Amino acid sequence: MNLVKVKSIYRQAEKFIGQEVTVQGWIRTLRSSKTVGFIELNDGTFFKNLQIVFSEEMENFAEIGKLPISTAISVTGQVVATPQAKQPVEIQANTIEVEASSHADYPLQKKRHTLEYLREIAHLRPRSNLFSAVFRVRSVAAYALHRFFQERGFLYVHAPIITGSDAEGAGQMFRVTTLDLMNLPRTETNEIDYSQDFFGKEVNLSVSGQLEAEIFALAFRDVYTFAPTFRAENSHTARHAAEFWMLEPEMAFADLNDNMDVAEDMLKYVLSYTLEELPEEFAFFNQFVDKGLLARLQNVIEADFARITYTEAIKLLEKANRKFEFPVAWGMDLQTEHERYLSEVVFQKPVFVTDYPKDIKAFYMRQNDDGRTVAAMDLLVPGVGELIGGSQREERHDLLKQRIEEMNFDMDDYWWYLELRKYGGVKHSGYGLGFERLLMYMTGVSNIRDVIPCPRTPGNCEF
RNA sequence: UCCUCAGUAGCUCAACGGUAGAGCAACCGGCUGUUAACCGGUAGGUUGUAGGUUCGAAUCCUACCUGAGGAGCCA
Repeated sequence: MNLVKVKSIYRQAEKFIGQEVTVQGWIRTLRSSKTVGFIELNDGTFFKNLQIVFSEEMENFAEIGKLPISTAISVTGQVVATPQAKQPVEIQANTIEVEASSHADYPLQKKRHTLEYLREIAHLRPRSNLFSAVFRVRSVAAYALHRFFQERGFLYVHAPIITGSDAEGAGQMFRVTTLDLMNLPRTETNEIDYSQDFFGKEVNLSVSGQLEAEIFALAFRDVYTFAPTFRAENSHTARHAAEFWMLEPEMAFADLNDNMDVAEDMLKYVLSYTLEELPEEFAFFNQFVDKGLLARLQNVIEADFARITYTEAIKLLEKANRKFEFPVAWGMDLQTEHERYLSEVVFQKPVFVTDYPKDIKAFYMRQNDDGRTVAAMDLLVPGVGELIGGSQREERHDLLKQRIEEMNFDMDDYWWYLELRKYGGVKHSGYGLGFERLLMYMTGVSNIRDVIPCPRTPGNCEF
């Protein structure tokens, strides 16, 4: 038996023409008439289906013609070139065997479904064209990110998922506990007694691996994390999920410009690599999801990203010929409408905005000499908004300590973070990339729930 | 958490105060090369839930549930 994957047949068609092969897969659709029938078979290895032709000469012809969608079959037959047809090759079946039956009420019909409906059948949606393409991109893009950093000598760090510090201050966290919620131990002042909890203290799921990545950057120079991240925000938007993946590079001896250079190179690398690996998938996105996708991605690969300071951005917004719902003033945080205007109208390509007012940014960002801004950078992209957020970190012990005090954080939580500054704490920088937001940007899919296999959002943890 | 919109057949939708319909899917039959195949037929409903207004409610009102879009928070 010459068992072959559908991807091989498409990629090396000439080699297989005339050969007898066996393929195994699931029926995506089936059309049958009195004497001849057609099956589009998908074996999971490739975005496209392989057409199987079966004729009345086959003893189980009638039975095969009635098989419901998603029946698993094994087909043996000749590979034949079909220059006049849509597809380059097809298989003239000699035998077709049923490997696993399906049923007529299979919920994925051979027609267009809404994304909302497909979310309700997340266990079956990977079998649809769109999700087949999305999750292949997800896999290849993740590999491309690893490749980019590994080729440049970055160390892959596994930062902890359970964390004892609320250090990042990046929103609501998920509590992790083994305490009996029906019978919580109390202290004398009637507070919950976390000393009796598993770790002897309050712990949560991590909202960022950054602080731990800094530990490793100051030992290995260039490092990155790539791991799940958890936010318990009650967000109902197309861009937020409770569980998502974040990639966080951290580089010693690097300033904010080095940081942006890496971010820009990284994005261009991921796009080029993934486009090259998955041309069929991107052709599909370009045709059915977003007609301008390929042109836009190509533009990102070729163009230099814009770089402006926050102060310049405010000036651009102030003289913009349009009314914003939120009035523009120096010191405010940029609203979604402002970010969109900058990336979609002014630059029409990714733009780094740098040097934000320190009061609207995190405590660990390095203070600039002007005393009122920090060396932060956000990368804004059309359609998605903030794709990357990063900064040069405050490496000066006294300034960092002062900032922690100003924010009224508990100094005890930061003893090791401060100590990193004491022993050779050189300048260093890093950023966080929301992996799903990258996928949205790459595929044109506009809802984060549709680029995650089993999305977790408020009130939703099925599958 | 706030604002807006939507829940009608398995799916996508129509009916907008007066007898709930269509396309697709399913089922039965036909068709010698199809490409979301095509042609004919059959079956399929407590209109999201609970109240209310009305002679009469899918349609109007109230509450709740679910989903979507936008905002905030952020990646």
